[in-house]
Amino acid sequence: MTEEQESNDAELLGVEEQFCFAVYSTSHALNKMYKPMLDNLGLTYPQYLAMLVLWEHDGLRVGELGQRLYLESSTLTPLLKRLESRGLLERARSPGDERHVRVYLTENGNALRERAKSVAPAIINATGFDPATLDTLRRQLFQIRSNLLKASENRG
Amino acid sequence: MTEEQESNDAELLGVEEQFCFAVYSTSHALNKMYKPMLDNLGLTYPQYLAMLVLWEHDGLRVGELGQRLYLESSTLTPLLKRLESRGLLERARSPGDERHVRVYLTENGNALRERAKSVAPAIINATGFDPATLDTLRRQLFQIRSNLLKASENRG
DNA sequence: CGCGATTAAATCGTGTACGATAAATATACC
DNA sequence: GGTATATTTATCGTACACGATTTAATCGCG
Repeated sequence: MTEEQESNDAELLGVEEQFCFAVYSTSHALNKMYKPMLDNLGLTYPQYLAMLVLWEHDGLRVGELGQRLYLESSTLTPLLKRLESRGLLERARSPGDERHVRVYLTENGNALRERAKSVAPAIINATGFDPATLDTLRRQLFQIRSNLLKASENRG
Repeated sequence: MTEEQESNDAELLGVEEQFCFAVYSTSHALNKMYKPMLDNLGLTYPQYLAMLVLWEHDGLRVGELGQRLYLESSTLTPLLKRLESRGLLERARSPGDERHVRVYLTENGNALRERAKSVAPAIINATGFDPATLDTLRRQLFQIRSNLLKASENRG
């Protein structure tokens, strides 16, 4: 019954019965929870993620940022331009290799870090789950993500 | 302890340490896995979700579909128009109450159901997790989603 | 019966996301 | 040293996704 799901009781499951929809709809619910808090910082959630990475690793290249966030340059370039226009960062071609564009936080960009500290804990609290359980979930999701990306590559 | 974690309890966590990013990036990885399969059906993932619901509950109103998918009419209206232009469904105002728009599958729309049956099992397989574990994860995510939406309402 | 309140869907503006492609630069190999 | 190739980012087209607003229809209540 492993291979072919055993004959044709292979009915389609409803959305609520599907793991994938759980991830999809929870992601939206998380974003909805984040939004009012991030609005105060003038950031969207993907922008907040980019800032999180840059606060730890300033001067990263666009591609390196993309590797950490699993996002393409076609997503990051306009996102970073918006952050640049807000004065949170600057983009500059590497002197050594002009193909690279490095992203440097400005003073305002670094200053925002303090105000962002309260965001994540508030979200965690709103999930109603304890940190240990969330951490287990996080590790399982990352394992799934890893397996999926590996499978995508093999079929890509 | 690579950087300066564990020092102050109010430090910002890196993206990979955050549960929310796990959901966010896993959602993208799932979509990447779905895409080639859904391309064969001429559907995007949100379109596939809408079809999943309609295959079970034909004739739903736009709002009812949105309740089940946790999506707004501003998202669904253009999505449904695209499915309509592909000849998979038709939209018609309710005779009883012309504010409602009901969505009816066409013959082609219903026929697509057979071809869609193989999609979900392939994704499940690619996660590398057994169905029972995924089911546990699914329930936990739904509980989190429920708690988040409740918290959003109270603050909204 | 009439008109304000409510409801449902559509519209509008902003911001992701991705794949495909292009453009610019750097490397490699002859 | 010059051309083929590879790498990195940017651009383009399509499709979500949401909040705010608008439009249209119905309801409620005097």
